[in-house]
Order: sequence, then C-alpha cells, then structure tokens
Amino acid sequence: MLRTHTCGELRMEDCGKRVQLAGWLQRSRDLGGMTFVDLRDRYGITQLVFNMDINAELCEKARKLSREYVLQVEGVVSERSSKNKNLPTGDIEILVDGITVLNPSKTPPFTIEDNTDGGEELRMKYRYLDLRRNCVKKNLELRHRLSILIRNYMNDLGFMEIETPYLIRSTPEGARDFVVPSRVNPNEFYALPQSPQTFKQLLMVSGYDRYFQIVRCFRDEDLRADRQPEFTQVDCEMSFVEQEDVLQTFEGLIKYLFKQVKGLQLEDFPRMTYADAMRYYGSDKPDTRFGMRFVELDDIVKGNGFAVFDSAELVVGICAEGCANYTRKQLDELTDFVKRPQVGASGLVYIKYNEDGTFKSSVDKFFTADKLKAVAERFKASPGDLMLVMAGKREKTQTSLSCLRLEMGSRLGLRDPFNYSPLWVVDFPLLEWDEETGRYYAKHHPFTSPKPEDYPKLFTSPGEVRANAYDLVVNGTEIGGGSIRIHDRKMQNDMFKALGFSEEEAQEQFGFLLGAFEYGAPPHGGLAFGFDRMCSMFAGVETIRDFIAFPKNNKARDVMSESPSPISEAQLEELNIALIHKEQ
RNA sequence: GGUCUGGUAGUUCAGUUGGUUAGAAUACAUGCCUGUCACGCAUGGGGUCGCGAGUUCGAGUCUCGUCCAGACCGCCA
Repeated sequence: MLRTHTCGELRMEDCGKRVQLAGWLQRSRDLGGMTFVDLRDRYGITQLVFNMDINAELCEKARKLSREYVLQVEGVVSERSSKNKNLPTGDIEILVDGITVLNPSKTPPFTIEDNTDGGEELRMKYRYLDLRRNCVKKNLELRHRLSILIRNYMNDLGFMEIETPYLIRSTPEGARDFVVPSRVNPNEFYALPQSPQTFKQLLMVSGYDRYFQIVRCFRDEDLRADRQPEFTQVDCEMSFVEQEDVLQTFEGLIKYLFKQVKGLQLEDFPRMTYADAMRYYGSDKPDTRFGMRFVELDDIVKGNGFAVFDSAELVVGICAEGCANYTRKQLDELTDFVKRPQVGASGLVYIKYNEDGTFKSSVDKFFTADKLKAVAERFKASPGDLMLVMAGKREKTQTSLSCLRLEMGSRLGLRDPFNYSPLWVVDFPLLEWDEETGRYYAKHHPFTSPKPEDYPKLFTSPGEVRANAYDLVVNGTEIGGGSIRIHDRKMQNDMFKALGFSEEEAQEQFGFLLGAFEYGAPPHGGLAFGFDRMCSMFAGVETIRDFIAFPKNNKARDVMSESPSPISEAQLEELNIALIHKEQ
C-alpha cells in the first residue's frame, strides 16, 4: 500500500503517529521559510508542512511542485499552531520527512474547486478533471447512496433484480430506437431498449412475481437539461396486484428515500386525476408547491362583445395574490413571455383588483365594474390581487396558462426546490389522437389496461377511455410512471385493433409477448422511476447531467471522447452497410 | 425542424456612437517573504476577438452565411 490513511480521516487523536498519505496537490502556499501543501483525495484534504529550518532540501523540493501533481508523502501527524475550522482535518498537519512525486501534471485548464473558473463546455471536455471537484463527487455519492437504499428496500420486500438484454428487437411505437447492426445476420438490426417493458412482463408470466432492475435505457430523441439519450430507470413489476397495491408499495419506497436522504417524514401522497390536473393546472405534471389554480370563466365573460373571449373554446385564468401593484412594464413582460414562440399564446388579459376595491383591466372597454367584480368573486380574489386571463382553444390555452403559472410561481418565490410536494396523477387517457398520422396512439404504451368501466367505449369513443395508468409527480417533474398491464389476450387484441394494428402487424412485432400471454399470464402491473431525475430532485437542481459521470451534450455528443464518430470502410463493409450521405 | 442567448488572454469576463498600441480578474512564470489555508508583495510572458464573406477610409463592434455551446418549443409510448 502506498498509504496508511486517506486525506480525510486524520484528527487530533492521531497526533504523533507516523503516516503515509497519497493524493493530488490541491494548492500550495510558499511563505519563503516554510511551505504548506494541501493534499487532496476522494475523502478530503490534509495539510502538509515543510520547514526550511528542519529540512531545507525537502522544503525546496516541495516549493517546485504544482497543482494536481500526484504525491506520496511520509511524516508525523502534528497539532497545528493555527487551526483551520473550515476543514475536518483542520486541527492537524503532517510534518513531512519524505516525499515522492508519483506523477507530475500539466496545469489543469480550470481550477479543481467548488467555485471553479471553468465553464460547462470546458468541464465536459475534461470531465475526468471535473469529477475531481468536491461538488461533482458529492452528486455521484448521492446517486450511489440512492441506488444502495433502493436495492436494500426492494430486496427487503422480496423483489428480485434480474438483468434483461440490451440488444433487442426494434419496435416502431414510442420513441425512436437506437439501432445496432448485426454482423452475423447481415441486413438485420437490434435496437437498444427504450425500457425493459416487454421483458419484465415476460418475467411476470414466468412467475418472478416481484422484479426490479436499475437499468440503462436508450431513446434517440432530442435532449434537454433533464433528458439524455441514455438514462437510468428503476424498473419495477409485480404480479397479482391492482393499481392501489402498486401505488402503496412505491409510495413506501419514495417515503423511505426521503426519510433516509433528507430526513423528511412525508405525508401520504395526494391523488389527482389527469382530468383535474389539466383542468386546474393545465399540465399532467402539476407543480403543487403553490396554488394559483386555474379558474374557468366562460359563463361569466362570454357575450360582452369582446371577440377574443366570445370566440374562444375556453376562457381561463389564474390569480396572483398581491400583484395588483404590477407596473405597466411588468405586465408587458408577462405578455411578451406568453407570446414567445415557446409558449405561443396570442395575448394576455389582466385585471387588477386595486387595494381601494376598484378594478383596472386591459378589457375595461368591454366589461363593467360589476362584471369584473363577478370575475373577481369567481377567483375568490381580494383587493391587491392580479388576475391573468387567457382564451383560445382549450388544450393550447391550458398549456400556455400553465407556463405562465409556473413563471408567476418563480417570480413570487413559490418554487423552493427543497420544499417537496409529491402527488400521484391517475386515470390517464388510454389513447391519444395524433392529427398528423390520423390515428390513435397509446399514451403510455400498448400494454396498458383500460379501466374496466371504460373498456366498452374502446371502439365507440376511444378518446374517452381512461387507463389504469399513473405518474408520480414531484414539484412539477415526472419522477416515475406505470400502469396495470393487459394480461388477457382478447383485450390485448382489442387494444391493437384500436391502435389500427392488423392481426398480422401485431403478431409480427409483439408475437413473442402475445404468445406468452396464452400460457397463463398473471394479472400484473408496475412502474419505472427516472433514476437520474430522482437524484437531481433530491439535490434540488434541474439538470440531470450533474448526476451522470460521463454525460452527453445537447447534440448527443460526448465532447470528451468525441463520440459519436465515423467508422472505417472496413467496419462498414463487415456490417454490410453503405452510407447514403457521405459528406454529412 | 424551429425560437432565443452566448463565442474576446490558459480560464471567467468587460470592451461606450464603428476610430490610435484590445483591458480587468484569475491562472501561469520569476523574485521576495517562517503559521498560511482564496496567504501577501513585486515583476513578466500570454490574443487568428469562433470561422468565412460583405458594408466602410477604418470592423472585436454593423449585415449575411456558417460552425460550436447552452436554454426552450416540436419530439420524448
């Protein structure tokens, strides 16, 4: 061993011990007669001291070392004459009598500190240096800790972790697949799994009635701060359960994690139907840390000669408490905000309920004070409040107002990342109409079961069928989701029919699963959590990249290893692949 | 596919209405300094202003194109 201790563990009671440490040179302070060196490893920082009077030759050697050199030192643990309260090892230092440079280092392009001078791009290019930083290390430690806690909790409940394949059959439903050419089967391709969905259902057929897996998944879609092409799911499935059993089981897991990681004892998670989430928050993942719920106004405001309202499918608004003093400039900012292409609203109506009880609105021309008073009552507004109203097509208006609600929540400081507000969103629609292709798609996936009472509507009014599907939402972020699956062959056939699949197409793509369902599939259901998002949620940040050791950038590139990259003609030849656009 | 923001020293940034030799901080190098811990002080080196074209007597600054990075919309069962 090159060391007897780590750089984080020596304390006062170790004084007098002869020790060996190894690590990286964080920083050195050369005072002329003496030199201090901070030695860093994964566990902490320990100060080394060199003194001209004691060993001039060694001190001279220490002065020549620079940042990120890898050192091994030997010396005696001593009490410091001036202590550093900011450091766990701040009471002691090592009186060094021997030093070995294990490896020199070029000057790193940015400082290895919490408040680094390096920008995002540079840190990603030199990610192996970025990972030396304490704050990045803490993120990976959190991730590790969560994975251990989850595995232990699931194990205690009798869940088995079973690995499923990464090279699987491509299916056209859902996200775009990453594909992998097969050399031994020319002209054929595997896909990387978007999730182990079909395999975990097959495991239920096989009788592994409680399965989980912390597993990498792949989706070839555009990236976001909270979306990577490869990401990790906590994938779970149970047999002989109903929706309530799944919700209870995994609410337990999440509460356990909050207790262990944050020391928080969470109340039972509220349930909200998809319909209510859309109606009151304009989103299927509502941020319930604050109110400002939607209030629909159609019956009050229509028929007063304001064409925008009269022609709208929906007139809906929110009430921002205490914001009646917003200036013209602030209101214009909000109008600009909703008019941005990303939000896409055509305008914003404001109604100020002034402190003196009067109203001032952008639609005074059309509405009497009495009418505005009626609107204010519908909002349960008080003098001093500001009502913001939007109108138009129902869904579009809801999503636009949802953006505005979140913006107002942020402006008013109502979105504290460490104030956690979890909820289950339930009763999702089974199907979703797609205008472009003119057909229904499974909102969750094609194995999701309809609610029994809605099953008869599958062919009469498919859009109204609700599913046994649920999402766990925390602070406006979808942390996980799942469903009770279809285990009945006839129901599965009906589902494919509703999706416009012919018998042959269904057989072609999912034949192995359908076949399995004919050999005694148990009732089953489950869910999957986004593990990266879970980590970022516990840390109170938006981006999941901080919790992935080697993430991709927003063009799906690894700027460190410069991946993806072209492959050789020989490789292409071997795979029987020709490139169409070689120049790109 | 689209909207927006940015690209100037190793790094993080400033750079006025288009006008002389492009600055600061930090890092780095050298020297001084015996209790520092963001040590201090002094001196010094360091620039294809992302790239290309255009406007102009003159472009870091204006226009167009392009590349790169980031946020978002579409997309993500």
